Amino acid sequence: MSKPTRAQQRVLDFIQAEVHAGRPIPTLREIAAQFGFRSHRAAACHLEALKRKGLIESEPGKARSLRVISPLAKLRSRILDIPLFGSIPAGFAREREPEAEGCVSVDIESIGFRPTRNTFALRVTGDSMIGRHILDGDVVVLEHGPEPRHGDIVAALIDGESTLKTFLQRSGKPYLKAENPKYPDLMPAQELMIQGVFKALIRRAKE
Amino acid sequence: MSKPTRAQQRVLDFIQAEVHAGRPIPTLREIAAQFGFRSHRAAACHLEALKRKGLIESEPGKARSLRVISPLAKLRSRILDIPLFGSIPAGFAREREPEAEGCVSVDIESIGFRPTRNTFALRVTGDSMIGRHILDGDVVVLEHGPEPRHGDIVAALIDGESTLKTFLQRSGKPYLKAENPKYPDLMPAQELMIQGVFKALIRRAKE
DNA sequence: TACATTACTATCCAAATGGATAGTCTATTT
DNA sequence: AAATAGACTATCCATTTGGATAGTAATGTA
Repeated sequence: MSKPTRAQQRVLDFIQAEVHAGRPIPTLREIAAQFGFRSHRAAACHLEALKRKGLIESEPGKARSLRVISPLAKLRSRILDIPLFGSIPAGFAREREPEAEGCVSVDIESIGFRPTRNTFALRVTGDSMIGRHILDGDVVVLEHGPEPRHGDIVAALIDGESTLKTFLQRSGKPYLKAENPKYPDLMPAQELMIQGVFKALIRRAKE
Repeated sequence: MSKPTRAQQRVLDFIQAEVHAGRPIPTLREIAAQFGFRSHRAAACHLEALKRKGLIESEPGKARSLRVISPLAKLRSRILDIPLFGSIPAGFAREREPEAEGCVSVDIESIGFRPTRNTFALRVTGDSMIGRHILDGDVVVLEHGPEPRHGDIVAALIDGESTLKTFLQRSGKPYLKAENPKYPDLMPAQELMIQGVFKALIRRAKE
């Protein structure tokens, strides 16, 4: 697996840029046009070289069947899009996608579980969970549905706002606890809407 | 944007499965073959319906130019593959990719910065940074190269192991500090190899 | 200098491909 | 009973596309 020449690298970069931009994989003629080649053969030569060097592969005869072989792509597991909400409405409707404010995309491996349709993300505001090492600005990934167990971190709807709390059971009764001495300690989880159980977290460094 | 019929949904699922499997987008005839249609027109009809319903789009006349429009895909920003190391060798060679143990894939938005070739990830072992809310098992994303500033979290190579420390400057001299009373407090950062500055973190819930 | 590699131009061809026309069959709705 | 929409067959055609052949020019490099 040797290195591509400069010209070959430019072709490779172009292909990757097109894929990243969501466009279909370029054809020989599209590549030729991009670089001003008057013959698509020139592009074909570069692709042949890239194939010899193990950087791309394609299925012979098939249109737009190029595939860029990145060393990391082999290791990469499936990527998932998780909707990110500012706060979740009470009903947690099935038709949640249109309301999403953003999107968190992570691979399964990093996030450690297989998201379902009931997986969503929230941006944490406030430091009520600092005792469990969740900070203001963190994005938490939650799963709606499963019954929380003692000690799980959950998102609950309190006064129309989603807030994170620790879910506890004391002699059979469920309670919610904030992990910060500044906040009221326990509150009954009876009428409260449990929206999801903590599954994963993404934090970015403060700039 | 109405809903697809059952047959249309099956076609849509097939297309997504193919893309997901890393294969090129299927052609009309490939779709027809998959479902046993004797005419590729049948597949074309389904695709037309899916287009009307706003679920896919394509560039007319172009081979394999289908694109599945997911509501979340619109919100999704560019995804990046960051190599994940167990521990980093001292030299931090340019040719780091073959040595990667895994791969963290996240979108730019979630991670909050634009990774470069010098971006990499490490799995944290130990609780030396618990005071900065970084736990055992967390994956940290770091950037190699930039001069750390006072208070930055950095990965440093100590005794052949990468460990996280807080970077401090006391009267001009750089020091490293563990954020856990169990660990020795300060050590001079003179001969130590600073491998990267903390940029982001991914944590998965303990099962 | 001779030779190999890279980087192209110019054409040609057959297969792959999207798209169009015309029609059948079958549920479901009106 | 009539109308409508979905699902499909059978063909035809113009482009698009990958691949092949043949050749030119520049740049190393042994």
